[in-house]
Amino acid sequence: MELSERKKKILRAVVESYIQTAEPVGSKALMELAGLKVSSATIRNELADLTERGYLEQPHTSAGRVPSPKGYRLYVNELMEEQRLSLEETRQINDALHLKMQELDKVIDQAGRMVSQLTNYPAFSLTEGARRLTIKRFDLILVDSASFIAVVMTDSSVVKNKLFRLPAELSEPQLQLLTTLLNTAFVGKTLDQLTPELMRVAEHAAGSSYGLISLVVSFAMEVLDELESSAVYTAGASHILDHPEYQDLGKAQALMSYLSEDKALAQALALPALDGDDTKILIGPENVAEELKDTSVVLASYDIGDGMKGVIGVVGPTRMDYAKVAAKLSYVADGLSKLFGQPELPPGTPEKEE
Amino acid sequence: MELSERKKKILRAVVESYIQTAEPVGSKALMELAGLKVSSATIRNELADLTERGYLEQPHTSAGRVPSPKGYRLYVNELMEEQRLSLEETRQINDALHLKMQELDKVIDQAGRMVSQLTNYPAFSLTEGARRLTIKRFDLILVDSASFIAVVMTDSSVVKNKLFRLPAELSEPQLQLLTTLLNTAFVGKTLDQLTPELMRVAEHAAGSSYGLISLVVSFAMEVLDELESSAVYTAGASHILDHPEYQDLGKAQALMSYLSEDKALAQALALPALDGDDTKILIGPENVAEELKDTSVVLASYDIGDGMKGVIGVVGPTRMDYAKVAAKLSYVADGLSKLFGQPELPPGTPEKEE
DNA sequence: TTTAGCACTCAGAAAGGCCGAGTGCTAAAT
DNA sequence: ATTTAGCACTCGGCCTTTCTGAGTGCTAAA
Repeated sequence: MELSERKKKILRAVVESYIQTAEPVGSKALMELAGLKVSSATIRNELADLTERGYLEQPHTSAGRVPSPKGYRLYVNELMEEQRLSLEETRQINDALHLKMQELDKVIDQAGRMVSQLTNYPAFSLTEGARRLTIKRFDLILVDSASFIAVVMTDSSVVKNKLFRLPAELSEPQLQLLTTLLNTAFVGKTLDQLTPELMRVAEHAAGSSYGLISLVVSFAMEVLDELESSAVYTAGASHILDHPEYQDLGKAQALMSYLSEDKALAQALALPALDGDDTKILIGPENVAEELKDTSVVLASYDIGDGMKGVIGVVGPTRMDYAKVAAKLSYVADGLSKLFGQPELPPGTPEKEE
Repeated sequence: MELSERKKKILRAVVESYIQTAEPVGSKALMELAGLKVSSATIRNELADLTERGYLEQPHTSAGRVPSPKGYRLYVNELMEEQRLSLEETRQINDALHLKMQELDKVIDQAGRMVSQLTNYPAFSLTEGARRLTIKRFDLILVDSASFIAVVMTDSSVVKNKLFRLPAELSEPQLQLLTTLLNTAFVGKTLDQLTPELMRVAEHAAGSSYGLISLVVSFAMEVLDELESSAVYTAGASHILDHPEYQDLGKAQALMSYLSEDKALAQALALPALDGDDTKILIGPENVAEELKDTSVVLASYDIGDGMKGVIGVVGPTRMDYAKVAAKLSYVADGLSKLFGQPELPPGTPEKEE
């Protein structure tokens, strides 16, 4: 059954007050906050009802009410007013985003830091879908007689490089040959197509005595690995301690070290981000990861082009200012999408018609 | 005046016990710990003396003794036994170090993480001296009509790349020209020499109407910036909370956010690392940075070659297991030096004579 | 110089008491 | 059928008090 208008008003007031103060909210205080002209007794009745239905919780009998995850969920879905960023804020974000254009990795990292600073919550950012990138070019540069640097370029401005050290010496001509080999074999392919390709090559090489081919393969393999392991950047972990829910050192610890486990984080967060288009809010127990069960996560995804996507988000207590955070996050994500999308549609390019 | 042998024994016992337990040490406990066959009263006399001379402190009248920074200093200088790593540990480090050879940045970052994990303290790693690197080659790769990627290689396996977006379109031949320009002008130069060079070029360009040159300059400038800003990597901040001295949330907070200020950290730590060759230990107030006054830092520096150096270190409470930390750190630093130094002296290369 | 002995100190834990915000319920008022 | 006023009750947090014991410094004898 739908909640009455008044109940919603009260629930909303509870959530918003609790978000601000982190203190349970009592009936008296709510008289003002909810903007209702009824007595505290009436509100108490309503509160009792909301509690019974699971939207609110009581830390203990003689305390005020606190929103439950279900309460937050309703708030986020129906009650929350969309927050508009101030001009000042948008300007700040734009500046930061456009200031330094550089390697993909760094932009992503920077964006994460910025979000953390903006929201006062720890933030993270990651990319995924690199497997569908097309290889554009290989470059091998001799460093000295026994090592070289390999640079791989793909679409979407992604460049990776890696230092290789060899057991044997390698001459410049040999390196040239290697480069040609790599380029003819793999350019234009996506990383997805690369793996089976590699397998075939590797089989042939098994018989061959010439070590170069197996070298090529092992190199390509490593590059693959490198590209595929979507890096996760986290920033602002210290913000955890800003919030009273993490006074408990144990909790803070746990969350913090969870955040520094890149792999777990990537797994836990890549999944939910896939379906929802815009921002996505995961409240407490809605999170799949056990470690995040009493933590909320706000996510926004951005597009890098060529099927490659990224996710940026923040982690915080369930008592989180969802409206503000979501607004900021989505603005940054949009910014990133534009940043990467731009090259395909330079400013001034006419649309299909007209 | 030198301390008597017995006083040293006692001081050492105090330090080592306190390092382990984080509890003030009393005279009774010391009878055993110091391995002396005297009564607690005697030890009390000695303790009183050590306290008077500033090697020990008393949290309050009726508590045991705690080492002062001066006490730690003496311990580190004279009393500490060098710790040898277990085979297991060295193996672990070696494996991790050699497993994945890749971009300089990543190795450094990884090393930092490893150290943090190894020691249970937050760790950081950074490099400096990039200005003296020699430029080896420029590569420009067209991404689409309005943007390209610039790759700069220097000695010492350092590769940087950066995405550039242009207001105007750029054709492949133009890019070729640009590449040639860059290479002829700057290859073989160190970054130090580059700046004045750039200035000259920029002046000439001012008159010229052809935008390409100013483009070159601005590019080179940005690369310089990029290379010069020695990246700082920090890892394992969550370990701060492991130690009882950071029960105090405020302190933990402060240290944590200090650690995430890359710039401050770089400044504070690059200086002391310069002179000392091997590991360097900075105890509490010996640190220049105000924020580290009641924190200790253990540093080890490594060589990347070509005058480029790096520093790796950990931060923790003054009650730190200096012996163990120093041993681990110096082993890792050596490992890094070897890793980077290797190419200049391939295994089997005969020394100057013989 | 060392030791035994003793009075003294003081942080921290444990126990008790108070306060007041907030509740639930009942009975009257609308 | 709601709403309201009133009242007894609950209970976490805070403050104070007490108690305990580890550890001290000092003195006087060995």
